[in-house]
Amino acid sequence: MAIRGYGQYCGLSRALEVLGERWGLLIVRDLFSGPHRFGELEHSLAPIPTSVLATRLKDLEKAGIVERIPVTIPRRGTAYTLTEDGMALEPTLVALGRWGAERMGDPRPGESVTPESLAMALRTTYTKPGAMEGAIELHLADIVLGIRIDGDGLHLAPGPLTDPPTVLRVTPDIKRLIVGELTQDESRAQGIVDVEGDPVGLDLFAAAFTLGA
Amino acid sequence: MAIRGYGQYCGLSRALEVLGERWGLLIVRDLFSGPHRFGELEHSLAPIPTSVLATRLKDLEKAGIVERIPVTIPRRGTAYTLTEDGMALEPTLVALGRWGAERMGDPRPGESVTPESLAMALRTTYTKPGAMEGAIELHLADIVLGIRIDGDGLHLAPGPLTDPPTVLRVTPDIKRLIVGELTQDESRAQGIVDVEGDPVGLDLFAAAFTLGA
DNA sequence: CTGCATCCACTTTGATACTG
DNA sequence: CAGTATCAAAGTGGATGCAG
Repeated sequence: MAIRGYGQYCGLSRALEVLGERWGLLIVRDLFSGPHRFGELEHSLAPIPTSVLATRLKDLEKAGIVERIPVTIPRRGTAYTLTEDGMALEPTLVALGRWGAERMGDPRPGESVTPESLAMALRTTYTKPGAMEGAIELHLADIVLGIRIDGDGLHLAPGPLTDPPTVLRVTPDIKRLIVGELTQDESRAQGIVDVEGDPVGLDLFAAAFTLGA
Repeated sequence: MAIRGYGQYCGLSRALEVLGERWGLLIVRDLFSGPHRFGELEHSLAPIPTSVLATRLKDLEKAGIVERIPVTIPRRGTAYTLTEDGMALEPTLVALGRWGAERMGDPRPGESVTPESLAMALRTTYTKPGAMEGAIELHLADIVLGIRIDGDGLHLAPGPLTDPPTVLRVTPDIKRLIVGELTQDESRAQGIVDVEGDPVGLDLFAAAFTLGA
């Protein structure tokens, strides 16, 4: 199981040796939302074959990108988490994800949206919304994501917020608002976004997440 | 030859569908220095199998990243060049290359440095050197690269400059200067860099190209 | 049940040879 | 020069097995 290199002494080649294998960067993406167990990764990356997931995790661990840590809840076991080197991939993933998001068309049949892919979509489309700050709880189907925007930037966490000022319920077509294809009003009229609580939350959302404009 | 997707409606997944195959991003990297013919790519990406290069180029063309253009020098034929979508990958490649460069150790036996990988290394380590501006002709073995730094940023071109104020002749160990492991004087003493012409060129180089500091 | 390992059909890659 | 053809080796996808 030797490294399949590219024969060049080059940072990009070296990065691709460890990250260029299939599913590798998606595993890293999913671990950005915190430690995950094997089974959670298997679920959020479906349809990944378990054999590939197992070998990839071993490769990433050997490369110092992923670490195994013991966890006790909901029961004893191991989870996988990013090392500092793994965390350092964030700007790269955002750059690549943004490039892809600007060019992706509509969902293909059978494609799904996961909490992690939604979080990545928000990270890639985030641009500091002037002086606006606030919190939003975002619902997409059964996915719930807590969004907080403050002076430090964007903070994402899976799961609900405590006492959120605004709750947004959206469909995957929310992308049409983000890319500027629809206005806020049009999006609401078409049922793409439903606002509960303080309506300024939608203004914040629309200001913070934009693409290609 | 259908697309091997990841089953997720996600910008990162979509980007990886087209760019995640082996050699793909290295082809894009090489095309950043301008149009190249099949044979030039084969040479600069050695040891890439020609069959893989051919299919990759077709895939990248179908994905709208690469374009075939007719060329007449040195003889009639076809060359490959980046489309606007391909050019838009620069921040991504720089981010990934920088991550890799910060973590790559020493050259492995048999690894080479090509003009394109050297150019990528300079792009990934470039940081605006304050108000300094100037031009440098960089030699590494038989590679010659023209470097110009002005108010617009960094400009790289393969081949010599006309009347360069400074010529630097370096070895791959120049990386030790870039990462701050050696000072300018130590680098010169160890024969890692040889300065010809205005010595301020080395100051400019050391200020403009740094990593991990 | 979770966390993988094993097996097998299939696809991709690598190396070399070959053609217009 | 610019690829295609061929074939072995390695990687992937999908199903199943099995230990803790």
